Amino acid sequence: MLSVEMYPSLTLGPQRIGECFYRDRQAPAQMPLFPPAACDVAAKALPPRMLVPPPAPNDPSTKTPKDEVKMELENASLWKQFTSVGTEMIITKKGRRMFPGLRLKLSGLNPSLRYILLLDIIPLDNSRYRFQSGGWQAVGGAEARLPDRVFIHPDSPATGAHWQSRTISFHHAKLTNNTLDSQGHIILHSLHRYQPRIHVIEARDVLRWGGGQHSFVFPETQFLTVTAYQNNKITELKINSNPFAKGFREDGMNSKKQRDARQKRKISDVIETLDIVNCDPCDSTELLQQPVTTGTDLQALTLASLPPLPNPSCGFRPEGACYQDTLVPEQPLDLGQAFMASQMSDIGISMAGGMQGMPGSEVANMIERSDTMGEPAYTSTFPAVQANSSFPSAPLPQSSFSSLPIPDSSDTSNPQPIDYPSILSSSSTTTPLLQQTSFTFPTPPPSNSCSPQTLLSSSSPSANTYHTIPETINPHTPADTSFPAPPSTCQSGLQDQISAHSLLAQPNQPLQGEPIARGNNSPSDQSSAAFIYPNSLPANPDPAPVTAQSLPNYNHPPAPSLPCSLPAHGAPTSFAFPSVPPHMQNLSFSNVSPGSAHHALHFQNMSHQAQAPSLAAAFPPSSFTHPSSSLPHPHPPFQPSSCFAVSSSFQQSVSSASSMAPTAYPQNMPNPSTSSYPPVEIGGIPQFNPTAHYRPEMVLHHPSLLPQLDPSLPSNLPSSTPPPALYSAFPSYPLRLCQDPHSSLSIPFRHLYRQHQHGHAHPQGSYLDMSTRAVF
DNA sequence: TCAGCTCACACTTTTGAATAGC
DNA sequence: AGCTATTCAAAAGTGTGAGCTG
Repeated sequence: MLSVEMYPSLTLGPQRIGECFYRDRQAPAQMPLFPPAACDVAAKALPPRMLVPPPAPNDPSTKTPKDEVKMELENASLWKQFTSVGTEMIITKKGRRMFPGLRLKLSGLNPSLRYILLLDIIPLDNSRYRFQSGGWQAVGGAEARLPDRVFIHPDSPATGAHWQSRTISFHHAKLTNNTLDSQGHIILHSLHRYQPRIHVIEARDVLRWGGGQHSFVFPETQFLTVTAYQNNKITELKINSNPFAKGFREDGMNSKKQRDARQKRKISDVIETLDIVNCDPCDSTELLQQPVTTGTDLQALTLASLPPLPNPSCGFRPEGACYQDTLVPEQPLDLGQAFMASQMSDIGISMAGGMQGMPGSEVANMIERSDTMGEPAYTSTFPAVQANSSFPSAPLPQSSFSSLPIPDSSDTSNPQPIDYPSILSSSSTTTPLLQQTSFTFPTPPPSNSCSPQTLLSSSSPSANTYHTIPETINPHTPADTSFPAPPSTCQSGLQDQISAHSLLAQPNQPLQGEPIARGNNSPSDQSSAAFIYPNSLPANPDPAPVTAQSLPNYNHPPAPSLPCSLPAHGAPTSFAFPSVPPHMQNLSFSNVSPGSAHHALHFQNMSHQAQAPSLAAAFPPSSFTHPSSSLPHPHPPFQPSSCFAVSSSFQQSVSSASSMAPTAYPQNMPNPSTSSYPPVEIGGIPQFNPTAHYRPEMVLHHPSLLPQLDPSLPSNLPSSTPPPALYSAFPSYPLRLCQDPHSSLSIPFRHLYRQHQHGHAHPQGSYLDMSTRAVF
């Protein structure tokens, strides 16, 4: 049985972006655990001027429901089961659905307004993985990022009432490894880690987007793409959970037994044909035995390895003695069933007790069903599930909301999710000041991922127990009493009841709608937590060491060698992300602590492929541990079932704030002023610069694309045209609207593509055509 | 040689058209 | 004629394993 130590992150309730901080008391520093803007690609996709202006302060009428948008992952428990093993997603040339799928519940929308739901999938890190020795290891750098595609929920746009009245499923989204895919599937690289994101965008009308947007990320939905399952446990889970794979279950017609039997029959038929004179076609048993003695060597060899064919005429069950005695030794207990059963016992679903004798598949189904029945089904007991998690056991990063009434971990009686907005609103309200905060997240050198590090150890003593990498734990690290350790019990329910919030209002303005509660320390801390995360950026796991260093609860030994300095808690901190839009390059977060020193993070060994603290950094990979050859610590803890959300309002605030703060550039990053980043052209098409990576944000903000959204919009950029930006880690692509000829929607689009702006320079030049044709 | 990928296969569920009944 | 329920076949979604590829 694992304890909180092994999966401490489970103990935290849903956290807002602003809460996702690593904090080290001894070395007061804080950095966002999960960059809010990381999931705000949609927000970035919208030109700032198309965004609804932030409501005026102190105007109750301006508080819109969007400020309270919440999203839950209905089948979070199922996802967590996969995550505990190390979720693998098959990708095929023709496209493969995700399983588990994304089943979501939305609330807090304005019933009368229309919204568009988007799904995109971003890399979690910059590594390629290989399944070795029962675990996933990073074996090299990631392949060049492919054009990002965004899947628009077929119901989009639909009213808030529509979205809130049903479970939202993205099961139609398909994943492919075909870089030339023309079906509109999401293109991913095999053997890479990814994180799905969901974006809720308010659509004022079909063609004109406006209003705010919210982005949600469920850490447990991260996965590793494969073309064939590597981990048998995943296969078992899939078979037991996916109805389409029912045939592969133990009792299915496509089970190994049945397949062997079929193969045997086929061989028997061949033998019968070849040796029909000596065989009684009605006695398959004889047929099976004869070949060994009378058939060819090949036949004998083949049949010798097969179980005797059950006699179809005698009603003899293959599962009976016939197979048991002859088949290759099988595990007495279906691993999948055992796993599921064990999970169930831990999950604590009310009906779990009655499921002891159920087949794994049924258990899985019940779990699936229970997912849709409400959070309480598993929330309070989910930690147990995580006991089997292969996630690193690193303690959860402490929330900067130290003063927040974090639910007692031991209190499992209340599975209800914490209403953070309420909590926060009840606390002191400090207008988030985002200035003077500077964090620089350059990209780690590719070499970082070249040192294999076992991500998932299948050699755990228990088949269902996955221990974390020992070196990630430092038992001697003193606990930070000011930041209570995560509750021993996962408020998974809480965590799954993710809340999207409008984190920030305009700088220097009171928060609109939902005031952000402040911890005693630094109210703005939380807000600062909601820093802009470079969209479309491959997550960079390498900040992990930094976070680890800053997180006492991680129990990580200090990394003195790490050439970085973390801003003291409450100290002014700025986050500079080379790949974020220029106007977001500098996130300035005013800290409550007056006079605190200004600190900037520097990763000297980072490459030019600047990457912001990634999702990987935000949540420790389930069974995937990013290797950090040069970095002593694994990923920061991951917040299972927590949803990180960011709203456009924050972006705006950040954007505004950034304008007030000096821009911080990575040391090894080119000066934006001299960067080859293409200048924004007003009313024109961006110049194609084959040597420069286009930043999607820039392209997206480019007016040349706006006519597609709203022809009436002026073609000139807003006065706040962002300055030139640094190269992004990967080439990114502008959003494009493509009409789906097959869609029954009245809306003339279904999929969004962040299209490669300079596809000619991209290996996948075919994407160039996507600008002129709808690709579905 | 081998890791990774592709494809055909058998099975299952889903979907939608056709039909029957009220 | 219109609606609902049922049936059926095709389509689509599964994992498997052999074969191919670089």
